[in-house]
Amino acid sequence: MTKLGPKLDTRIQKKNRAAILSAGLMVFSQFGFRGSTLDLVAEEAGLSKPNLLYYFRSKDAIYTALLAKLLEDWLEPLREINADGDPVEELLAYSKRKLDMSQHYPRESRLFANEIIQGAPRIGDVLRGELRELVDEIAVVINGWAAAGRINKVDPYHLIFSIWAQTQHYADFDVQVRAILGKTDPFDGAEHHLEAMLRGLLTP
Amino acid sequence: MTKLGPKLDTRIQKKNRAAILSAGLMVFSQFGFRGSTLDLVAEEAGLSKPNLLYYFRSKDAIYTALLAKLLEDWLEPLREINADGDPVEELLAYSKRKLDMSQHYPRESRLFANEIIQGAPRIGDVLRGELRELVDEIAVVINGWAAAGRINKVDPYHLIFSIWAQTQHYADFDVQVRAILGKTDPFDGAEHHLEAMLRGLLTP
DNA sequence: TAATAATTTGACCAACTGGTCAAAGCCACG
DNA sequence: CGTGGCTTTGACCAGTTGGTCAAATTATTA
Repeated sequence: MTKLGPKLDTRIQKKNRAAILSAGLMVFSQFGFRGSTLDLVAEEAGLSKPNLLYYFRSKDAIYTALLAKLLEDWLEPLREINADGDPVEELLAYSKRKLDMSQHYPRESRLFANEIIQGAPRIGDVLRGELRELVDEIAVVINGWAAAGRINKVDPYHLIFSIWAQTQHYADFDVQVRAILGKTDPFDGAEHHLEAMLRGLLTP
Repeated sequence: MTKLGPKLDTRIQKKNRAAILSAGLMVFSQFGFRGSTLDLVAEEAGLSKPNLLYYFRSKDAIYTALLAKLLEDWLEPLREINADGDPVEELLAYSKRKLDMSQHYPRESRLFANEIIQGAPRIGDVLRGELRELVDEIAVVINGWAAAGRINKVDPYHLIFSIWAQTQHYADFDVQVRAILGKTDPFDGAEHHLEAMLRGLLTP
């Protein structure tokens, strides 16, 4: 039998692991991996630094755990697009899902943005593999819709990019958006605008 | 007479200051302020660290100099929108300018993105001041166009956000875009897609 | 070319970095 | 309640960080 280390499912383990991941999300999403320090994460989590490292092997392990969890949530909405549904409604629903994620999980969005801006050193493979395959599949679906005359002809890749860009903008550039809008809630108008834009582009 | 320090306009000064700013742009745009080190900047610039600090007081001074220069270039395209021009063409031309900046100055775009994502600690005032005023002015112009029936009714703020989001996406998320497109040049299709989207939204 | 000013550097510093470790504290269960 | 394992911590470490400084080197110019 190999040494398994401490039990992994105790009450305290669960609580502290969750606290560390939450704190890590806060810190890493603001400063990126290199700009973050274990001391910051520890303080945010309310634990001592050695105690952090009792639950996670290293700074890298915390970051990697966060990224792994994030990538699942990130790819899922794409998979929910239904080739047999109404094209415009499917794409609108997808945009809505992404916009909701920006509204309710802005730190996750910024964590992802930081990782990409810095060259995606840890998730480049996923981007070039799983993500690319998924997008290729959706592109086929969208092209099919266009060929059937159900939506206008559009470049499916740039269509997807534009949805990503517009929805994530509200999370990643939150500070700028709020600086300009003042007290107005960004998400009030965002959904309506995005819908108008997509309908204008797609409706034959 | 106050001591003025060394002459500021010599050949060597010009060359080395330019090299430092160029290196700083490279490093800061990839890692953000906190994630960057003077050693990295120095190596990139081909100078020793103490020599860097002969030309700039501090790490902060390099970063601030870059941001100041950037903000000018950033606000200028907005000012070029002509209220007396053709509405759709003016907005398309603005989008084109922004897209060109993403194509030719991606590091500037990422430097800006990093600063915003991290909460805009140094340019928050500019965002809430100069930028907001500028956008407010453009919003009046766009509302005027809509009231005159020359374009569809749109929320001018979200329209501007969507242009920013889509154009900057190609610089900030460059790695992801290229991961998905493979060898295809992103900017080939981007302009056409953006134009189609804006025409669909704006054309009455 | 001599001397004055501009530039560059090696040695150094205190604070901070990610990470280790043995010892102490705490908790659940017999 | 006590004991064995889970949890926490203070002290510590080597490498890195932004930054300083006097001395050495190189350019400029009288």
